[in-house]
Amino acid sequence: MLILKAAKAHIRAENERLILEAGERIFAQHGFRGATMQMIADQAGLPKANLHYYFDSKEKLYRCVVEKIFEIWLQAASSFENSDEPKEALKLYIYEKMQISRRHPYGSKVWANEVMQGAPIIQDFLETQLRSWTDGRIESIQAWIAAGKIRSVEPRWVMYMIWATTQHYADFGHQIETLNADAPLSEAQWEAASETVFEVIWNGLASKQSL
Amino acid sequence: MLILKAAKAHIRAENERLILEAGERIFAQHGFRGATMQMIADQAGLPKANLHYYFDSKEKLYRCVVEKIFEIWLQAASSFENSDEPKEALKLYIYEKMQISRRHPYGSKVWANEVMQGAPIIQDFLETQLRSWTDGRIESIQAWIAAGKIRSVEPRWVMYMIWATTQHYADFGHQIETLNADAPLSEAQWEAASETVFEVIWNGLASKQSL
DNA sequence: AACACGGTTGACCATCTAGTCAAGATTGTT
DNA sequence: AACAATCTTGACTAGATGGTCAACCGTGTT
Repeated sequence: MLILKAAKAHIRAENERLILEAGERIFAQHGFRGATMQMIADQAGLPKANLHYYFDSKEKLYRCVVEKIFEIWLQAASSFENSDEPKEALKLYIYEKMQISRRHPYGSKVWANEVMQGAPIIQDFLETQLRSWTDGRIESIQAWIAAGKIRSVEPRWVMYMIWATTQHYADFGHQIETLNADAPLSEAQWEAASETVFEVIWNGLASKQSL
Repeated sequence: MLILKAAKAHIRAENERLILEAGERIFAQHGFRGATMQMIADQAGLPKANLHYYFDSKEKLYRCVVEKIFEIWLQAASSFENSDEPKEALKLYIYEKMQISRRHPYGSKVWANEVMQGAPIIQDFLETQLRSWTDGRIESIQAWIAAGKIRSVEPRWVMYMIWATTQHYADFGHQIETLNADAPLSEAQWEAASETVFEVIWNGLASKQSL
């Protein structure tokens, strides 16, 4: 007796993973209301009732998906801290965020969707974690300005430029593909796009003495 | 007899306007599936059955909303043509697009939503009008590069940067407000953000001789 | 005043969907 | 083998939603 919660944990882990992954995809493609539990079940290869066994409700599943995405988002943030030199820090951060757009396009879309709808589910995240993370990053940028390493700009608008340009490659990936003769971006194109985003922003920010 | 289609045309015009405006707002806030005809009706101050009198179906109404938005989008495009000097052309275009994000945040969100879902309704627009407009703009940028007016960059990635950075202020407006102590951006902040977006991109693109 | 036509609307219907449930199948332990 | 905890699943329900319809209203013309 008093057994199995641990013994069968791998089943639970595996099924939750399947469902979260399917949810990410379906919520991204259809939005919260547009997604149905049946679609997610089919995507995951499980019967619908099974989803409700692991996640009480559609909303709880959705919240889990969004939280998982926020983790990845914050994880990329660490790039920012790994260097005092703005050129290095920005390059790392931009490349990391482009990588996320490439590897997790569905996650990025779910996030965009959620925010566009006024963040009904994860408003608390925005007000706590995102706000404090952003404030920290703004201080870093201020320090670079004070040290004369980059031009004097409002750090906030720069952060938004970085988020916007990098996430665009996930959120508007379909438009980008259409304008790329209906083909996904090649390895070389991803590299070139990342490079251009970084170069333009960096040159745009660099003070004359650092050129 | 054979009267009234003209006589009552203003009623039709006025109601269609009300419904389209309400639709833009509700589709932006909830996505296509998330929006209900009842919500749109309430927003427009009309009974639901009336919506179906003017627009056969939810999908047709949605298509009209999206088409109207695409018009505005293309309209901003003209800024691009109004100058041969890249600095002027880019400044006009970026300011115009920031203005659109400010004045038509709902429209921008509907567009973003539609594209994120794979453009199920307006794929033909992407493949015809958007593609040809983009190709034209890319040629302009190529010409600037050939003339040594800006650095050598892939024009495509630059277009995407401009779209991304400016539309971000509409699509992620809620996030931006949250990070702005829950206040909408002030007049001065909009001006500063537009200026920064332009300055960073322009400095990022300018060749050394034009600095 | 009578008419004709467009506009308005409440009631209704078929369908879809989140969530429930109870019976049965699995699995790890003893 | 016997067991208990966990997992699986088809069938079901209550409520929401897009769309229909037939009766009614308002307005401009004769």
